Amino acid sequence: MDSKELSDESIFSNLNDKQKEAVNYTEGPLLIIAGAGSGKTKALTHRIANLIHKGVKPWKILSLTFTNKAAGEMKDRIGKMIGSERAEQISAGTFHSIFAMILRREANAIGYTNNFTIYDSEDSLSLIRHIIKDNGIKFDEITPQGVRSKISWSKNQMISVADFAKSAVNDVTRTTAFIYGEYQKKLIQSNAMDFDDLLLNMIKLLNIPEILEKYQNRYEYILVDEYQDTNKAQYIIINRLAKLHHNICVVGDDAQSIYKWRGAEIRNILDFKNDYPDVKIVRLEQNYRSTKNIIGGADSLIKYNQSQIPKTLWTNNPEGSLIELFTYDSDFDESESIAKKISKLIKSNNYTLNDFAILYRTNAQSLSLEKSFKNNGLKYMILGGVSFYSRKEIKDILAYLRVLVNPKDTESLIRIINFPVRNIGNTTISHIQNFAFELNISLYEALKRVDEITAIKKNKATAVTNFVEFLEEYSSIVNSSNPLDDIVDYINATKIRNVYLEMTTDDAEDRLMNIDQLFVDIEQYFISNENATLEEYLQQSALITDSDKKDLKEDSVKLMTLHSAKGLEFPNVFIVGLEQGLFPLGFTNESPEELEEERRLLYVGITRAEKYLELSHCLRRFKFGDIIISKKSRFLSEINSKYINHNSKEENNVQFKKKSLFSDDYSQIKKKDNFYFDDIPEETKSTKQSTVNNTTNKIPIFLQIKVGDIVNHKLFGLGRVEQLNGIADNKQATVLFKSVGKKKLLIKYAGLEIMKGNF
DNA sequence: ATCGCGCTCCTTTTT
DNA sequence: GGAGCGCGAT
Repeated sequence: MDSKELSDESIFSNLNDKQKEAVNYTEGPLLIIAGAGSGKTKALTHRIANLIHKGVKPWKILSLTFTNKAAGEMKDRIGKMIGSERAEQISAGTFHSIFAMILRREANAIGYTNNFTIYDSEDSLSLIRHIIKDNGIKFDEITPQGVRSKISWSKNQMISVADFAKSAVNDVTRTTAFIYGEYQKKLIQSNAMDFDDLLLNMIKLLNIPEILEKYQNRYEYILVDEYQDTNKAQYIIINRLAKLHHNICVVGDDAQSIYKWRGAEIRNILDFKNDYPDVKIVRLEQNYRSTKNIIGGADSLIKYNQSQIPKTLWTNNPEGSLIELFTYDSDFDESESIAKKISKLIKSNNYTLNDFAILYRTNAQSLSLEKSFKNNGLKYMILGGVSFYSRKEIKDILAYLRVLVNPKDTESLIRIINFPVRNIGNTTISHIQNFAFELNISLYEALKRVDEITAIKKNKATAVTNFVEFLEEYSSIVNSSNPLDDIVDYINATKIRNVYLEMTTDDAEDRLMNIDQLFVDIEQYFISNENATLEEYLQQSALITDSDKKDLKEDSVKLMTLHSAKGLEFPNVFIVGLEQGLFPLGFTNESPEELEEERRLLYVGITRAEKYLELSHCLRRFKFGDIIISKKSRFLSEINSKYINHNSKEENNVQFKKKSLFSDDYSQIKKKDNFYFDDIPEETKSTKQSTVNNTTNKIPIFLQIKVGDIVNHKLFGLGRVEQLNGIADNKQATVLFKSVGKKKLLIKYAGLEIMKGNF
């Protein structure tokens, strides 16, 4: 249909020499060191197009990315080059989704059945909670979250339960090892895999020679994006798959490695040339995204990191405006001021809402921003954060669906067995669990045989039987290739919606809306994926977050963590909360390594900005319902000051003094010693002097001025702006002055003042 | 078995 | 400030 003609022209034009080199080098190992904004995705997509052009069959290509967002963009752009039909045939996706698909196909080989359930981190957490509770484990040092992250970390390092147990030195670690073991056992019994298992089981699968051979043959060309973020398990899989054909192309930037905490090994990219001595290395160092000032600022910051590949990121772009630095009184002022600034800019310039992004270190910081955006009537979109799929009402419904597909999924079964209430209480459940344990059968099997359990009275047994019969009634959905209508019936029959209809609490309405949204989601899935099964729907919903489905092009200000911002770019970027303890996060045990990772994270953030970058920090901030006094981030002093314009604190205090959260009575504030820093930030003193060369307004004038504005010039007097050219610092205004006629002025130097009204 | 109150922990960051 | 949990009251 839309099978596009490919030519050398369409593949190689508009590429710089380095990019061409990468695109042209199709055989053998290739390492692309790609700096931020250096056209990495472009090089990758053109390289794939070139492979196709050379006659490589699309299904012989495996392209692995880290996030769904990146995978989506890749597919999109490849589709535009080679036509969507051929693009569809490429195995392009995240590690997790591609491996889940393969595992689904080969499940039997490793003792799973292909209807296995994927547990997300919350499912894992609740499983761990159950294990801790069921075994009466009581250690202050053992928290479900702590155990989960230890297990996940171990899995990523490929430390087995046995290895973990061997290195256990005290009661706490021995108990943790025990939980790890139980957790693994329960997962297998439940025919379920957690996120990490999707990688580990993939390795298990590739241990089987015939299967290894099959996939080595299948994937003649392998591409891996964000290689610096791969962990040990991913590294092993990639290398095994590439072993036959050696056509492996990895792309990465050590300066943008921000997932060490999750097991990522920067070493993988640093050692690539040891793994493949015949490697070709291409460096993409020209940045096409940002102004010289932004690149300069980012570069001066990252220089503080000891361990890094030496490289020079450079740009031909204009110098641009300086990075603006603001000091605010409180996070409230910060949010309010940014919201006001953006709405002003949109009214007075040609900017649209989606030219702006606000980046923060922790999801919790979105709260005050959200409030301010609502106050100011600005449309915004939060990426990441509490996911739609992790809301209780949604998880409950998904649990009902999961149980149909995989009755062994005990966590889901327990979740719904008495919700909505059907008179099956904890006592009854534990009787059934004991029974299941003794006979070594699944909980679901035990439910079916509830009449055999003497400890359970007749009326309770009937309730259980009714529940099982209810599930069985809808079990045909599983094998249906057109299940939409039945799924809707089934969900309605669970009566979950009715529970919230009858509720009078505030959040009931939200929950109803979410449920309706889920209906829409399910409907859309089955309409756009003909012949899809429920199983497939569940698989994608486990691996895709709701923000992946959001349309980034929608006109709204984007709010997200710095981690989620990776791979994206925006004309105007605000990075907020640059305070010690928040960014860099954690104010006590800063290991140099962790600090370097935080620094790389800020580097990633800074390099998202195309034209205008604003950094800010607050003197006081709400945290856990308390006010904490904050020092400005050390990173702010690390960025070379020649790239920064520091705006004074006084000017930033939004005129909400009366409304301000902190204006009232300080004595009321509960003091938590460890939250207070003794020394008052030097900020207040030093900033007063540094503002002399700044205009009285906190928004740079070149951002405020728009065509039609009446302006005042010191010499020429009043005039009207007729035309604007250039960007940021280089923006020029053509002004028709009353006295001297038309003049072209560089706004930066013109000292124009925007007037209200006509002349 | 359910409800509601108060207590605790939470906060990294994501597939 | 909010979610989740345990415990005691009904």
